[in-house]
Amino acid sequence: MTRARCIVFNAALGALDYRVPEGMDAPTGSVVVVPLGPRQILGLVWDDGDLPGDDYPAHKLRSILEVLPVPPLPTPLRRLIAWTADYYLAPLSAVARMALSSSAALKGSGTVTEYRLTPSRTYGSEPARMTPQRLQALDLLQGEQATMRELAEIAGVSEGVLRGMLGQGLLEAVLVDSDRPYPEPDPRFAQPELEGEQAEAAAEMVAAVRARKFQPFLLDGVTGSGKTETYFEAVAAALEAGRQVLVLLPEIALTAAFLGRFEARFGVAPVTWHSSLKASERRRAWRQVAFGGAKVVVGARSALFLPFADLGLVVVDEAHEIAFKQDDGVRYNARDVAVMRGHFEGVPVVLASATPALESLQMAEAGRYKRLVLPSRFGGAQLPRIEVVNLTELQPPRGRWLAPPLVEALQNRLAKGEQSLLFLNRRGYAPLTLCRHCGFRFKCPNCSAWLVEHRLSQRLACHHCGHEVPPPPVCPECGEPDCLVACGPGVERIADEVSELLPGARVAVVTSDTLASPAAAAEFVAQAEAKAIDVIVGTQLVTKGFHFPELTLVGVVDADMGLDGGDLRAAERTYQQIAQVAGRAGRGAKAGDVLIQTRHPKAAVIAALASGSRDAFYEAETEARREAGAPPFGRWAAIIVSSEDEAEAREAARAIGGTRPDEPGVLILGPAPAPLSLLRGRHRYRLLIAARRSAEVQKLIRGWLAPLRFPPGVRVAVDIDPYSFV
DNA sequence: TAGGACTCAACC
DNA sequence: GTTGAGTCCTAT
Repeated sequence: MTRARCIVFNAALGALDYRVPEGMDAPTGSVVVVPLGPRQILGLVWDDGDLPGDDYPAHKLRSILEVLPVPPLPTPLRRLIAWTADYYLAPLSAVARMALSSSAALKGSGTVTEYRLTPSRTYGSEPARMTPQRLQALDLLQGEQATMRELAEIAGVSEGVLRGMLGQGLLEAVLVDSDRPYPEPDPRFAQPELEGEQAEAAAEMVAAVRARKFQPFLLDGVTGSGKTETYFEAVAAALEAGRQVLVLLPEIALTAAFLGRFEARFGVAPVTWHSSLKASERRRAWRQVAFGGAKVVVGARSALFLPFADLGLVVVDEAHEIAFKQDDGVRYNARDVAVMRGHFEGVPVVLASATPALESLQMAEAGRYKRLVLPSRFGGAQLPRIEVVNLTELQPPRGRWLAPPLVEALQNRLAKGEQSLLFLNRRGYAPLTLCRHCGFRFKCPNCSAWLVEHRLSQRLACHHCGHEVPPPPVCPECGEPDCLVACGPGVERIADEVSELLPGARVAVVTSDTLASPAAAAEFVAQAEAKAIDVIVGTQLVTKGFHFPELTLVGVVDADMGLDGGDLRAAERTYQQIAQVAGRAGRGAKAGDVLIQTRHPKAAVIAALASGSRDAFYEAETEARREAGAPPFGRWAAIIVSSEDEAEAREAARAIGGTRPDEPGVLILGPAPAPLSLLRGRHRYRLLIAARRSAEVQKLIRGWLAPLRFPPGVRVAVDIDPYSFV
């Protein structure tokens, strides 16, 4: 009788043993369906040598029901899953779930029926029957093809409406084969002539790809230095060798710009992977990755756990981005896990950035990563001139946020027909709305946060939980009409200010609200490139990746904002954001100018940006971290305790604090109410563990929390290497 | 006495 | 995490 140890897809259970029935082949890594009590759930056959289990009596074992028709997860991926679960103190099943991220793909090949608007119809001549819902669907479903359910979602109508339209011939069915292959990128499609440092860096990476061994690279190049073109040569080398490539990007919004550059180099678009893929696209991508037909996959962090058949290279672009840190579910850092994936696969990993994380620089310093430097801009473009605008001396008028020098610069660019970019990392119109009459402030009922006014969508919204209300005509507290005032600026308000100051200027607001889909992002890029936009006002979304040759002015509306929180990485993050957004200026033939508005022109970060002394900033910041024993010189972890009941959360946090281990070199702070003490209706307490580099923090926390029991309703989450301190 | 709210242990 | 069994309680 054969016994198989399985990870069952249930976070609370460890490994369970099942019988492999006569004639069934279920090697390690197989994806299986197993019985659990009265239900059937997904399981993953694991090596029993790697996993502790109980000695469940053989005669009580139940049988595996089915081995799903997908290749067993390869050993390197299984080792990555095990490592991630162990390092981040997450259940194995939660990590394994990220690898089996398309339930449809597991069912094997097949066809799916999708629907789309019937192309050749002339809608204008439709006889009656044009209900408002149908008109809405006709409008919103242009260019869409998906399942009924997805279309209903997109169109905002019920499936019944769409079925009616299908009957009338307004929609047509399309059979989609889940296993149809992708066109293959051609490594020799448009080979560039690289020179100097670019050629040298590319040669190093290409050699490593050909050598097929683990080697992390830190590709450290100033903005506009052609990092992408340089690592594309490593991608080409992997393709020449017939192997697959994974490129991680921090945001989906970036893919539009990236896809264009990829296609120009390799002739076809790469396969994309992100959370808004339709079920059929997800199924196709997953299966092609697993069977080796998807050669280059560009994706958000969730692509990291895809089951590549033969991976030859991993690239993390904009590797400094904090978006790579996942802060719900399994709290992992995709940048670090990507390096581990390279380690287990035995392939090179490229971390590309103009403003590397201190952690990455430190690894290069220690010789663990090989640093490749691109010190100058590609094609002879000059780095922009940076000027600091001291807001304490040059105040904008009351109710305005752009100081005279910045206004003048904007007017100047508009007159010359050049583009400008204003950066403010705050979505919406105003971060706070209050009643002038009684002082009432709009607060989120589920979070300790103000409601942010969004004037474009006519909403007061919480940015933490999604709670939204329409702005009321009278104060909800005192009933006074017309008494609500907006406090402080958001990007929408800055856009209004620009429109007032520069009548006739075409202004675009670029945030996650306005660029919600890859299609919207592509539209924005097309407009900006066609010079249909004069001034872009955006959040951190515009700090990344975009390349607009006609953009010659960047204004940083409030350089001090990021420094407020005072967390570990505040200075580093401010430096990165401003350096990145400054890097959008003067990428073409014309030189660029950057104006940074600040109240603290003497602050180290601002001074470093103004003088262009990046190394000096990093050195000072490194020393400060070393002094404080902060990462990367120490190991930090957080324990977050939450419950809908305030007293219950406090009590649980106190219980954890009360049993704190006493170890040399480990400092445990808290529990204290989290800065965001109420989030999505849950009251939160935090403990912070600060340990020296050599300490075994995970082991310590595991041993500490294991014996503790909490009431149902209480959640205890551990965050290893935390980035968020709220 | 049927049905709801709740706790608890098992799930291989 | 989910389920079913068991317990207690209440409205009828």
